Amino acid sequence: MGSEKSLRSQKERTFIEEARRAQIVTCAIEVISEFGYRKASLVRIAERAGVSKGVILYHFTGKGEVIETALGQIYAALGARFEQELADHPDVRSTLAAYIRALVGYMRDNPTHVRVIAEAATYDGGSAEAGDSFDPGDAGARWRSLADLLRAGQAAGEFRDFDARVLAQAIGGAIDAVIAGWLEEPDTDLTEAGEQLVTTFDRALVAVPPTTDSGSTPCQ
Amino acid sequence: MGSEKSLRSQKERTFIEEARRAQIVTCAIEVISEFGYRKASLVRIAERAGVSKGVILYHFTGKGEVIETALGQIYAALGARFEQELADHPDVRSTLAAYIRALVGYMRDNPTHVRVIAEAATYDGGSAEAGDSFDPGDAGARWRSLADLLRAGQAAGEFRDFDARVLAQAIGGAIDAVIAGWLEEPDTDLTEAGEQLVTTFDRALVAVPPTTDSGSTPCQ
DNA sequence: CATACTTCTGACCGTGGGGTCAGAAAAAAG
DNA sequence: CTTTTTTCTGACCCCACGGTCAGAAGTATG
Repeated sequence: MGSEKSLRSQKERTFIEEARRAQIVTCAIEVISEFGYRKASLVRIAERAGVSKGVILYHFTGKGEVIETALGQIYAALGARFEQELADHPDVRSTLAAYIRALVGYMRDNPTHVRVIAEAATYDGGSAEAGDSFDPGDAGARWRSLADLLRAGQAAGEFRDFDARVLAQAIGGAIDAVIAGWLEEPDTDLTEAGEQLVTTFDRALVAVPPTTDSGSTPCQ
Repeated sequence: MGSEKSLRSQKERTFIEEARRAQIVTCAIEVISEFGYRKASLVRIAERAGVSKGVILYHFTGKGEVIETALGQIYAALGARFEQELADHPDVRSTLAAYIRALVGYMRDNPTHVRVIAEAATYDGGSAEAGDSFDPGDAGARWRSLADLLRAGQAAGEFRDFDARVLAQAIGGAIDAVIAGWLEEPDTDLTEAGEQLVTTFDRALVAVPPTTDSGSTPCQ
């Protein structure tokens, strides 16, 4: 009976279907990156793909799925990069540096993804009755792994005493802001800015102040 | 001739007009704070004010002016607080601490303003032909005064060498993120989180690592 | 009470959004 | 060359939005 369609949509996809989905997602990312979520309508995405609006609704259940897929793809790529670049570091300190460099590097290499990620936090999606609705946007979890990393550093005695949750937010927000600033002035050297962040938070977190003398947490 | 209306709208305003404008702006801030810009429609704002939508368009030229006014009001209040709390500090170091405390304190005292400011950066307003259009949102200038402060600290020999523009973005972004995190979990202690930021950036920026020796006022 | 002005309402308009659908066009299968 | 299935289009629906407008309601001032 009708199981064919539902089966296919869950198991095997046509070449065309897969290609179109990929194309549409890519176009969606581009359009969002260029115009922001607010003006990223289905028609816009469709016309960038050189296709009718109905095509999107044919391959996706709705706008929500498009954005979900796009975000999922981006986060997957980002996660892969993290997994690759955060391995094999002798101490937490250098792992944190690698974390910052990985995030900054990813955005440098995928500038189209920046705005998508950034606005995803804010973007509501219009929950409840009508329209969109795709993602609660668990911004609380966004820096959770970073907080865990910081706690590991504290446990290892590499980092001083602080609220890991707060500092994860701070570091994450700092990186975001620097990247956002780079988007507005693309001529600036993002890599160099990343190094500034590395130095800054290294000095800020390391247990023994980066000098020769004794430790002792200063203020507070 | 028709100069009466235009004169009055520029010079003297009725008590009622002034009151309504204030009320509408307040309601707009509340609605934006509660639902975000996306869902902050004129009807929503109007019905919160217990009034018909037309009233807003009667007292304001359009939605744009409402939001402009709201943002102006918020920035004015924020600026006033800065002017008050950033005065009379012996060194740049403590001024920076005061800066962080002022920003955090303002948001703690005016939680409704947080989201309005935060989303204002992102929010497009839908420029060009149709609809809104109110504010280019000069995010580049947002941390300019902070950058100047940092540079002053460097000139005074209090701060180490770094890119003041980048670090202003970083500090600003860090504060923003911590505040945003507090909005999501209002039970956390924002003041304490602010102190964490003060300590963090003090350690990160001060030229001589903050040890016990020598003069140099520590925190605050 | 009448007049004139301010303030407000409710119906209305145009636009643009997401989503549906019948049927054209294109591919695959026979 | 048919038949069948996949893919696509264009017209259409409904709704929310911002904005306009004629006229009601209110409020002074004669």
